[in-house]
Amino acid sequence: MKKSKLPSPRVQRNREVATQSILNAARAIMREEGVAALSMQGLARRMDMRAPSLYNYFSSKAEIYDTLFRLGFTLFDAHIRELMKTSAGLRDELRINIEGYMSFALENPDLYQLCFERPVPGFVPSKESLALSFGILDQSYQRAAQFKKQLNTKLTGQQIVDTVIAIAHGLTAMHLSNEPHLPVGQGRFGSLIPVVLSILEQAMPIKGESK
Amino acid sequence: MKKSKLPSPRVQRNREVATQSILNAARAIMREEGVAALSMQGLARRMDMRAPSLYNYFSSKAEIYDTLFRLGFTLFDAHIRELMKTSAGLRDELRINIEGYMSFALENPDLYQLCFERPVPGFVPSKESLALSFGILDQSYQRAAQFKKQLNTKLTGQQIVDTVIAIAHGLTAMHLSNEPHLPVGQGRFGSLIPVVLSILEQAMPIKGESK
DNA sequence: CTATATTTACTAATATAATTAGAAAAAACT
DNA sequence: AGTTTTTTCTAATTATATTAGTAAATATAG
Repeated sequence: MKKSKLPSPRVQRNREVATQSILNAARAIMREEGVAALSMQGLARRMDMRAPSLYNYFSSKAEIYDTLFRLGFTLFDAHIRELMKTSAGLRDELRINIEGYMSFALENPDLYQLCFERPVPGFVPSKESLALSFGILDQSYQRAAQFKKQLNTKLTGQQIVDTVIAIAHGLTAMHLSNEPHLPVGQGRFGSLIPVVLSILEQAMPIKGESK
Repeated sequence: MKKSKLPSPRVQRNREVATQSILNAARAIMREEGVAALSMQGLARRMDMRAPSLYNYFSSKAEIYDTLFRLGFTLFDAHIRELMKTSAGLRDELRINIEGYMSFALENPDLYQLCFERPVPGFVPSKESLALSFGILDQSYQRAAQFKKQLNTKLTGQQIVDTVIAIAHGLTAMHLSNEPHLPVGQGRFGSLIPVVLSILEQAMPIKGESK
């Protein structure tokens, strides 16, 4: 048996700094050359290291992706929560969900693709990472239950959320693959957000508002 | 200079047969192990060949993907056209476009991903292949011009088509990543097709029909 | 049906990638 | 300053796409 002491604070801090630095470099590569273009060699090159040294911080390339997957969902959650603070009612909340989905994708294209598309061949998120992502998405369903009570519709809460997710995802995917340089609200698909919002509001009017 | 005669019909036919056989094997691999899991070695193994022999038929792996990209759009076009034959009016046409998009994805998951998602790292379709795909998609816009005249809406023809495309894509993407085993019309997202159709019809009623 | 030309498939080799093992260097601690 | 721990390195393994050049197979001409 080896003696296994826990690492000193100083060592821990150094590790933490190095680890973050590697993740940032990985994200930069993913943004510049595509999510799947990340290579241990290229990453090491950018860090002024040799590839095997990276294995001191991550046990594999998949673990780097997995860590960024978790970061993506954490940041997505924070992004939506932040925007929600400005909400003035149900109507706003719907808009924020769709715009927030797209703006997150535009601001973090690397994490967006990793979390919401399947850009990396062999990569499957770990059990724990998937649990985290489901937990975050589940919150939307929680909210939808209340949501629904104030709307005039036959749809269930889950149907409403799923429809909104599908629309937000569809608009975002098309926007990203056609006009990724344009901000939310602009371009062929970006400008459709108000359109789909008005369509949704017409189909599910808020109780007690004028038709 | 080498003498360059054109190949005899017999040679041409043999080449054609072998080429098709390679493409079918490639599609089988893509379906079984993922679009990006295609490797020249694996493909050769399935063909009982060595990898370099494949280069007699395709100049690179990218050319195999590119050929299948064109095949995908050609089959997609045929798929929609076939379904359209059964159309009984505008309302049906809308349904067929969305259901057809999803059923094509379910019946040809390999080609769907290759054509409508970005599952292969370095792969970018060639100029000609992109031209083909745009040509096919443009037909939708052509049709939408007439489409629009019969609808009671302020939206432009392009806005209508883009909205429908985004919704079809969103529902399909979510369906494929959640319940790819269920047929069109079933599952959390598959069953939302009637829902979005009724929402769209409510927002863009057909002129002269009862509200 | 056989000799020749052509086409196809092969082996060998190059280059790049992820990953592991084990030694050397650097840093931290006493 | 000497010892231990941590980090980084070089070297090696396996798998990949692709190229060059040769052998095998096939098609055609007489």
